[in-house]
Amino acid sequence: MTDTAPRPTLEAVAARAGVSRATVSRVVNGGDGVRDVLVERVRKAVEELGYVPNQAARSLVTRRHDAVAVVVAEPETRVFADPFFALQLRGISKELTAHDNQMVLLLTEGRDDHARVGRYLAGGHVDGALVFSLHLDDPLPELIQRAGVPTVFGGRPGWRGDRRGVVYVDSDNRGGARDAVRHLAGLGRTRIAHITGALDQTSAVDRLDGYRDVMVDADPRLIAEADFTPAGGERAMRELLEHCPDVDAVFAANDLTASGALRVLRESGRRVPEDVAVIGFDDMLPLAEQADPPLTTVRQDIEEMGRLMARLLLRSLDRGTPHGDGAQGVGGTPSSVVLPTTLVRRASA
Amino acid sequence: MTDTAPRPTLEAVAARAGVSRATVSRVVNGGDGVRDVLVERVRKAVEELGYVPNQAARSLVTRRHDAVAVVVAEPETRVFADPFFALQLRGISKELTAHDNQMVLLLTEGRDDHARVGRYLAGGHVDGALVFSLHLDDPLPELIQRAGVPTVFGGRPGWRGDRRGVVYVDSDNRGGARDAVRHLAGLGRTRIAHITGALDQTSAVDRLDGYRDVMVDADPRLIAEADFTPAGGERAMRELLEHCPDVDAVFAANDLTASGALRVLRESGRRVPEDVAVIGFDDMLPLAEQADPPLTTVRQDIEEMGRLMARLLLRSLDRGTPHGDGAQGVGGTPSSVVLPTTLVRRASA
DNA sequence: GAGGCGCACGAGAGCGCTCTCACCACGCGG
DNA sequence: CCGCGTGGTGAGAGCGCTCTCGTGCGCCTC
Repeated sequence: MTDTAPRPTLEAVAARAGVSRATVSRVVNGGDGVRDVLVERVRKAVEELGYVPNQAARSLVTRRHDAVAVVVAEPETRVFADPFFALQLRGISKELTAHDNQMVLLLTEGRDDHARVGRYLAGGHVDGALVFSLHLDDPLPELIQRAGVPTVFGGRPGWRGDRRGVVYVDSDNRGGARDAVRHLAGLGRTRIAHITGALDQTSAVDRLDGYRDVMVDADPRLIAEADFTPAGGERAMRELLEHCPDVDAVFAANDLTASGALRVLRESGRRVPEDVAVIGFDDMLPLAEQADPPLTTVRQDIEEMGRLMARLLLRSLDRGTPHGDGAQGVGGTPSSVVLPTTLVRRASA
Repeated sequence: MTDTAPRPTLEAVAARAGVSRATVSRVVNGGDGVRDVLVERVRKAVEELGYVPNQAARSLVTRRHDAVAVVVAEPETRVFADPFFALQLRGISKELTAHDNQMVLLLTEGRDDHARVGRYLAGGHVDGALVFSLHLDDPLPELIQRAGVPTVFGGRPGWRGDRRGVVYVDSDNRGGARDAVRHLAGLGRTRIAHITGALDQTSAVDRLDGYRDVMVDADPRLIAEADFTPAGGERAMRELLEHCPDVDAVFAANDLTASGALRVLRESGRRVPEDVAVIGFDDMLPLAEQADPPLTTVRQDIEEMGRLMARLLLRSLDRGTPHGDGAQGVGGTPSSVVLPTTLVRRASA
């Protein structure tokens, strides 16, 4: 099993095909400007020798790696327990694969890891980085900026540093939240509560802001803080029921939280949606669909966000399009994108 | 933001420190056999110039990358929806990080992807590979073997090829299943059903075998095939209720499946565990704990499996231990490991 | 038929690093 | 006093690839 078989080099292929290294290189990289006869001969030699180019050598001269880092800055177990990341990763993976780029996953937990990530990015192993789930006090963006690696963020980074050139992909969290709350109001609900997400993330803050946009003079007791988890949702819901037993609607910061809230409402003997209408956020399947009752929620296309992040990054690396040097992009920094959300009506509101 | 700043090279550092490239290299790689004065001078120069070694150049000569590929051969959405992978990945990530190795994630969906993965591994981008979730007909192991990359599999590969040198980490699926079924029998249950996992994976087959070990002459109608998903569990449970309304216990191939079964049992008006006892597999938290009723299940330490996979791989690359050339390993191929399982009693059985 | 042009290919110079080996200056024993 | 080891350093040869240039040849043009 252990290799030992010394990989054939370009040189070897050249010798076998009776051409120069340069020609083999040309063939391997597309074969433009080489006569068909030679192309064929080289191909054959490559085949016979089982030649595979040595990436390290190639990168050394091209200064490209065809790899991007995906940095997930989630300190908790949540990282994957939350399907959110999974979906984004899938989107990213698909897009990168389609452009023959590899994905280097960097999971960080804790401060030392940040330094490690910074070093890695600065080390020039990858052509760019996709960064997720930033928290307000996160030192990562600065490290990355210093590393000088083209980067696209997932979610608007809530970060006070130099914003120039910062590119991100986000959902219209605030607009989606407004839609949700308006929908609840449209149902005639008046005591509309909000269970927030982790407020050190901009998505949670934005959704809260959207709630406030509609509920201008909301009873502050109608806002309960949670953290995007089912357990947090339960806790917050209990709190709400205690302080405001007359609550008749809940807009939860995400579906996970909503599912926790549903459980508590059920326990308390309240009917959903008759007594309390509930709306989530994400439209996380199958969670939302199979909730009891099925959850009305604000959908965001998470996989598409991932795909878009990758696409923006690749474009800024000048490889998004077959040959992106035509007119528009010219490898210029693309700008951030905010994706729309849609309200999905099910039984819970 | 866009780089442009040409990275300083070893040469530059050497010039600034007034030493040779070789000396700088020595310092950068540990600094053995260099006088402290020079070490200090070089360190200073590195600092001032912000020098970071070029990995491509280094790999070119050392033939090491300090990176391993993690191949997830799951064609379906399950890849991450199932916390199983998430946990393994965490374990892997931790272990790799601890040894300064990077993780290159390769998600495959479909046949073409296999070729891609094969090419990638053969390309010598990584020092080794960790491969998951193989299905019986999967061409991947063979491709990998041919690529000559040291590999550790997650779960026993069910594969008819050359088994020599195949290293894997697995749980004692069969033993765990036996424990579960024996437990049910110990409760006095006699009509014990089994809902299988996806039978193209060895873990599902092994659990079925464990079930059969105990239920030697089981009514074949007590075995319903599913696929490790909640939806599959529901389907299988409905089937079981139809064919064997007298079923009084169910051993499901994993917790996800069990949760589906629980739902159907509840719908059918049966009480768990009074009418039907249920046992799952995995002890996936919080799913198992928060199920209604909390799920009795067979625990396997998934994160540890991941960690172990990484450790075995690193050891076979001769970097597991500070200097693994002591007595035992000597970089020799380590052997496979099968981890024990434990039955966790909760309310459902 | 001579000159020019362009196309296909080869020669060779690096990319930034590691590593072997030769070298030099000591200090020591014979 | 000479030779020999020894530990610290530098010179230089690659690692396997890409890419620029230069060269030779066929073809077109006049």
